[in-house]
This record gives sequence, structure tokens and C-alpha cells, in this order.
Amino acid sequence: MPAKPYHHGNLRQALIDAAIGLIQESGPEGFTLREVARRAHVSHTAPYRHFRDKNDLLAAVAEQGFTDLSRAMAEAARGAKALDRLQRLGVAYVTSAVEHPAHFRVMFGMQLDPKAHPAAWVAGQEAFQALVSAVTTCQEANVLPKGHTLTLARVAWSLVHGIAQLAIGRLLPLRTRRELTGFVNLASRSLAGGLSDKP
Amino acid sequence: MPAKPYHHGNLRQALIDAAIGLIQESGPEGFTLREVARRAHVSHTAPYRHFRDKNDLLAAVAEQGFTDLSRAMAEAARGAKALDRLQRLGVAYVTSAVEHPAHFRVMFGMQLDPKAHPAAWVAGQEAFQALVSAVTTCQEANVLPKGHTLTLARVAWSLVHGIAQLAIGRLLPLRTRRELTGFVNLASRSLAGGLSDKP
DNA sequence: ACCTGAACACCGTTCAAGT
DNA sequence: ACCTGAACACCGTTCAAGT
Repeated sequence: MPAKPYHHGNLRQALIDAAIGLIQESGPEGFTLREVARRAHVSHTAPYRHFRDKNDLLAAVAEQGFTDLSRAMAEAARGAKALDRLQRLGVAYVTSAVEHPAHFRVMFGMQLDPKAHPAAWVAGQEAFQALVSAVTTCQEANVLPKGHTLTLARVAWSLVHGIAQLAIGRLLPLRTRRELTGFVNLASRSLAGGLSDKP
Repeated sequence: MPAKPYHHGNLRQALIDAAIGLIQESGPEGFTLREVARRAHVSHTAPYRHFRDKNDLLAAVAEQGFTDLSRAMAEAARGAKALDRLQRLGVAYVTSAVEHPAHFRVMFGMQLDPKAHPAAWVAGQEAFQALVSAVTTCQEANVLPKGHTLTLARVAWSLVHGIAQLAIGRLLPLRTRRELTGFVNLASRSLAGGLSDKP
């Protein structure tokens, strides 16, 4: 006796939730459309009513991941200004990645095409905008040189993204949250110092 | 009539080469053990004589990727010292990633376990050592503060790795090699400046 | 040692059909 | 509209068997 199937169009979200749970347990490569359908108590072809194909569901998972990331960053940086704000965003970025490694791999591992998956793409851009606005704050506070805001934000993003990826792959010895915070802060302070040197 | 099958134990390398070619064409998720066997003109169970399973072959692919990366970095940095050396390593790292995106994804996307795949792990560590030795060179030239060599190298690695990953995902607007080199140099100069600020 | 073919339990996707 | 079951062409892996 299966539990009652989903109705009223909430199947779409149920499938996304099931997918996120499955990915968390089995990793991105253990993710299977048929198993997702099983978890939603629905036939294995039902997902095709809501997603073009497997990749389309993965894009929806990525979109939710970007939304969650934006929320986590906004929360961490609330009220903070200038460099403090930038650092908190960085710590939140890496913390989110380490806490949801499989989800993060989906977000950045699926070669997101803006044409094919515009919603996921936009959600990703919105997460990046948090960094852009923090850089702007730093520039207004004269702790970063004016101009080239986008370029500065991209450098900061690269640093923080690299830390996140290497941490997920266990290639950095960051075992505790203290170590993680310390490393991110050291790295971002260094970068900020160098950027303010040569305007 | 298939071409003559491989003999004399060169099948292992033939499978690795076929795998790299297949990954280049179809991406990491299009990679299939059976298709690799087909390309090597061998039955689909023959690979199991040389690799425990699909992941074991992927680890061998990753190992070769790390070896290639080390060679490319060594070549790019030949004769250069201090900051110039560090920058050239970074440019070579990102260039390699952008030129072999699928291979790079395998190297860093497969959650390499040092116990299960020691050879691939060692090859990865050797690539990282190039950064460590360049940081040491910088310290001896007094362009970076002494001590904490490993930590400084890890920060540099994170930056360069983040640029590589974002560039592969087309999330940075680096269309030409000039733009790529310029961005890596800007980023690494900034980081170096900041690191030398606060010893 | 090295390779094969059959077999098993899975996939993603399509399609005609049901409510 | 939304969901289903059968069908197709694939997988990864195991196993008995052949040279």
C-alpha cells in the first residue's frame, strides 16, 4: 500500500524535494529519475509531466540551491558593512558548500546553460549579486579602490569558490568550523589588502 | 571485422586513452565503461581485468590529468622565480583547466579517496607541490612573509582553482587567452600584495 | 593471464492508453 | 491535465567458460 500520491500540482515541488534528499544521500551520480519518482510515490514516467528530462529536474535542484545560498549569505551578512560584510558573505558561501556538498556539486557541476535553464541561471546570478553589492559597500567606505566593481567581485568570488570546492573535495585540512572561518578570513583579508594596494 | 585487439598488457593504457577521448567528446556523465571497451575493440567485460570498476578507471584518468597538469605547470614556470613563477603557475593551471574542461571535472569531481586510489591522490599532491615550492621561492626572495608556507600555498591554490572552476562553467567572461592571463595576473598580484602586507 | 558471452538488475525516454 | 504500464535501447557488474 503506497502512501497517497501527490495531487493538485504540488508534485513538482515534491519531486524537487525528493531529488534533493536523494542527492544528499547518494551523491549527484547516484541520482536517478526513477528513484525520485519512487520516493514521491508516483510512476517513473510521471516526472516527465513536470520536467523535460533528468537534466531539467537537476536544474530545478540547482535553482533551489542558489536560492538557499542567497538566503544563507543575506542572513550571515545582515547589518554588516564594508570588509566585514564581504568576509561574512565568504564564510557563509563556504559554510553552505561544506554543509551541502552534493547540492553544491549539482549547482556548479552541471554546465548550466542560461538558454535552456533560465530560472536556475538567474538564481545563480542573484547569489553573485550579493558579492557585487558588498564590494560596492567596500568602495563607498574607501576600503577598496573605486571602479571595476564587477572585476573585483569576480576575483572575490573566485577565491571563495575555490576554497569551497577544495574543501568539499577534502583537499584543505578544514576540520572544524573555526578552522574554516579562520582560513576564509585570512584569505579574504589578504585579497582585500592586495586589491586596495594598487588601484 | 574489428581491428586487432590489444595484447601484451598495453590494454590498460589503451583503455585510459579511450576513456580520456570519450570524456572529451561526451563529458564526464557521458562516460561509459562499455563504450570505452568498444573503442578499445575489446569485450565489455575486459576492462575488469585491469580496473576494479568504473570508478577505478576514472581514478586512472584523473591521475593522468594530474600528471599532465604538473608537466604543463613545470613547463610554464621554467626559469621563472618568485612572484613571476607563482603567476605563471597560476596561468598554466587555469589554462589547462579551460583547455581540458571535462578532464578537469573528473580530476576534482570524483571525491578522490586516498585509500582507494593512492596513485591518483599522489599525482594530485605532486601538482600542488609546484605551488608550495613557488611560495617558498617567494619567501626566500622576501616578497612573501616567512613561515606558514603550506597555508599560503593553499590560499593561492584556492584562488587559482576557483578561477579555473568558474571559467569552466562559463561564469567568468574570459573569452580570449589574453583576458584569461590578465584576470589571473590581476588576481594573483592582488593576493600576493595582501599576503605580504600582514606578516 | 587474459578475454568472452550470457545473464541480472537496473537506467532514461517514448508512446499508446486510461481517468 | 495528469498519471500509468509496456516497451526499447542502453547501463554496471558478476559468473562460468574458453584460450
